[in-house]
Amino acid sequence: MPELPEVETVRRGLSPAMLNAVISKASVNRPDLRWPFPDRMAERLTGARVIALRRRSKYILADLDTQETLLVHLGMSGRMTVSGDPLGQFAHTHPHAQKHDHVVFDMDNGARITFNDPRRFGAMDMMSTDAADAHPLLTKLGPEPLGNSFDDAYLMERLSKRNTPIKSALLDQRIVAGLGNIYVCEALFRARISPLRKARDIGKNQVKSLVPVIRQVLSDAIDAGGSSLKDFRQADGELGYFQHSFDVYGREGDVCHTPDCATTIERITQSGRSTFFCSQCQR
DNA sequence: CCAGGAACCTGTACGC
DNA sequence: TGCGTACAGGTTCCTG
Repeated sequence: MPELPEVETVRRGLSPAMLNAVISKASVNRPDLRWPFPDRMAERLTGARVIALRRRSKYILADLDTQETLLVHLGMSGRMTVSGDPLGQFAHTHPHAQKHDHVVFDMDNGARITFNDPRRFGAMDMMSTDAADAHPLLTKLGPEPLGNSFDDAYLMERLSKRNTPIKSALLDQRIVAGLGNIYVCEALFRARISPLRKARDIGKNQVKSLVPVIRQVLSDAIDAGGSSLKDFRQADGELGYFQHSFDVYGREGDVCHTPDCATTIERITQSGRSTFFCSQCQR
């Protein structure tokens, strides 16, 4: 479920419950997700105060006052939900434990954060905060698509060397970090670029339009997620209301959203993943 | 190094 | 109701 906008939504939802609070108890209910949890993870988390909650690409990073950082990836099916009462105004109540609740944090403010991940493609790790940027999962990531270093000169340079479809190139986290299958499809539709085009064949002007389109589609989705974050309890990274405004993703056979375009959205498979597009509008 | 496919794992939707 | 199949928002690993 989570691409950059959903992870950012989760991060924002966790903040009121976790930031500046102490993990009074960490429950680790199995030895691993995609990989084994780090050695003594529960002990290293228990008693630690969260002093910053950051995001890099699709990773959430919680800096602790123990000089360590907790890294979390939600994989395909990971969720982090907040329950309880951080403000201490009401009785603390939590939902019953669910299947696949693999890690649970009880905070000293009464909040409970539950990490649930049926498919277990998610991951958690811990490392020294000083060396967080050097974590193997982070070092090869490309620039943040909403950051300053992601611009058309950079993207042109990276795409010009790739003999793969633009769809695959934009999914490559080494080129730009945070896009996933949904938002690549949506961005290519907005930029009117066919997902089948070779990355190296995308013209300079189209690359120039692609950069702001990528930024906009992600910003729109973050805004939609934010609007669905009614209160601190809804930190589950659902696609929020943005899923109701997809132009192409999941719309196979439906009519294109471009005014006066009667073409129906196609679904094809590219490197094992579904691509949705309008063959009339996207060239 | 590049490109493409399999693998990881569980749940759900759908056709028969 | 049950069974088999396809598919799912991600990423690494292996092969050529």
